[in-house]
Amino acid sequence: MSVQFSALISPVNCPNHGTELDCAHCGVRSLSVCGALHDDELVAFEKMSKTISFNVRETLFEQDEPSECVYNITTGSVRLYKLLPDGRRQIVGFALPGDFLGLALSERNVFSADALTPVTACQFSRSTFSEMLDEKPHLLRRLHSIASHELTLAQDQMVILGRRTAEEKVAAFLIGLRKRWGRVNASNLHIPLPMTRQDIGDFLGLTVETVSRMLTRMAREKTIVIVPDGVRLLDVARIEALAEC
Amino acid sequence: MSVQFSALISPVNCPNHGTELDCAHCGVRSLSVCGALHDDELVAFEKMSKTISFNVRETLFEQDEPSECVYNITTGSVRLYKLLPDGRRQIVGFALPGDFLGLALSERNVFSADALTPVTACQFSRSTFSEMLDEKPHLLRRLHSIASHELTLAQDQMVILGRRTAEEKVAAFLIGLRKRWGRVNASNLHIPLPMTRQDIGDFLGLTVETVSRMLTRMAREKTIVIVPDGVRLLDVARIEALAEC
DNA sequence: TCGTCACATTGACCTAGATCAAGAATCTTT
DNA sequence: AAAGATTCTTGATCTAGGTCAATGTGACGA
Repeated sequence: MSVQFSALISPVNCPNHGTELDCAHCGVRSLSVCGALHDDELVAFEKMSKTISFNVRETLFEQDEPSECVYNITTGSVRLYKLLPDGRRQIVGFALPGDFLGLALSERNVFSADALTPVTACQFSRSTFSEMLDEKPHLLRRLHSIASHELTLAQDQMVILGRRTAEEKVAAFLIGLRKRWGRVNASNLHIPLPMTRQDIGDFLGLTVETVSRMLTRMAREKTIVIVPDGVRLLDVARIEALAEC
Repeated sequence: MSVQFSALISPVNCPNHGTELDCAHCGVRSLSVCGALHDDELVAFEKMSKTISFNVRETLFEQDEPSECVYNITTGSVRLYKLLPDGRRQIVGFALPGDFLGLALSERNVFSADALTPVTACQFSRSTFSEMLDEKPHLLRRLHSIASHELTLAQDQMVILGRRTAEEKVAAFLIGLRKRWGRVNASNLHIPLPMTRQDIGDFLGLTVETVSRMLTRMAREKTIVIVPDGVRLLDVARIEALAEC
């Protein structure tokens, strides 16, 4: 029963796990990292959750549907998006291991979520989770800190969408993704790209073609290296060159 | 001493104020609306806050500076923005009466804020406010609900920035602003536009010229009416025509 | 092993919105 | 009320990135 908590309790998720505050800062979103959960609470948590798996392209939940559950992703990656009636799509984020989904505890989902790779997650009933928060204020405090950090990330994304060029958008995306993978897996030589070029475009407000052209250009200029065993893995040798704010 | 709380406690801010949940949904951000604060807490709140005023263009706080205070806007409007080193600017939001600033309770400000009009606000020391949250979990609950709603709004803005045309952006902006003014002031015949065209452009990822052209076009097509006594007031007769999601 | 299919790349061309450049309108200061 | 400074509008032109079309490249099931 405790396997499902590997992502929740493993301090390897948080390189700066000295204090809870540091964790909030560096964006690690597992509730229990840095001592937010006590041992007895961990047991309670295990009792009210269950492990659930999703296949590639399977839907975790859909926009506007009543929100039944809260998820903590254990393995795999998830695409979070909003659709316009005419089919235009905006991806609002990608969830990686350790990330929380449904932290707003709202009545209905504000976006859809589906699996980019096989996914395992730790699933809680929203109402049970919500009740537990009432009893454990420090958990709520942690959740609020996570939500606030999410808000900051969303505002950063607004800058990228509104005021960055295509090349800057792709660079910022890669830099951000490398940073996040660094927390899941200390080796940051390669960045896995579980999403398609179309997904990247829909995240950055670009077309597939533009994303492809920018990646090709960066590879030609040796800023990145696309690893030979597939287009979904990048070597990030010199993307620091693009990292000035 | 209680005048400063007009925005905080007045239920007129919240047309759907039957329950706290409704308020979270409709976006009203005053902590005490819908019963989140008890009478004795209101008194405690008054003791730990003070009224503060800002002139037009005066700075409330700046990005990256240590965050000392939490604000609840009582009157006037505030511009929230991030600057890139080369001067490009992204406005991440406009705060209207009733809105909260600093709800993330983070160590440093993640954006700058300055007054578009004369502003009065209710100011709390961040540390005192934070301590009060530790003692009043239901207040924290409300704050989390407010932050979650902010996150939802930010994600909606991501759709607008990433996947909408210039005309749709301006229309969405006006519709959203009318909705928000409707809560502050029941009369929604006119929308005050305290911000410049440049500000609107920096919020929507457009240039001044494009914003101006779109407003002119909408006025020509009778979708909006720019009220004769100044360019900073709009009549919104038929903007519903643009409201399909 | 081949055929299929979804994904990715590349090139040619096009257009929404940016940029540049005057003016006109509106606020501010005295 | 006049002068000066912003802000706003409008037109002419340009370009970053979109669109369209063709080709390449794995991945996978029969």
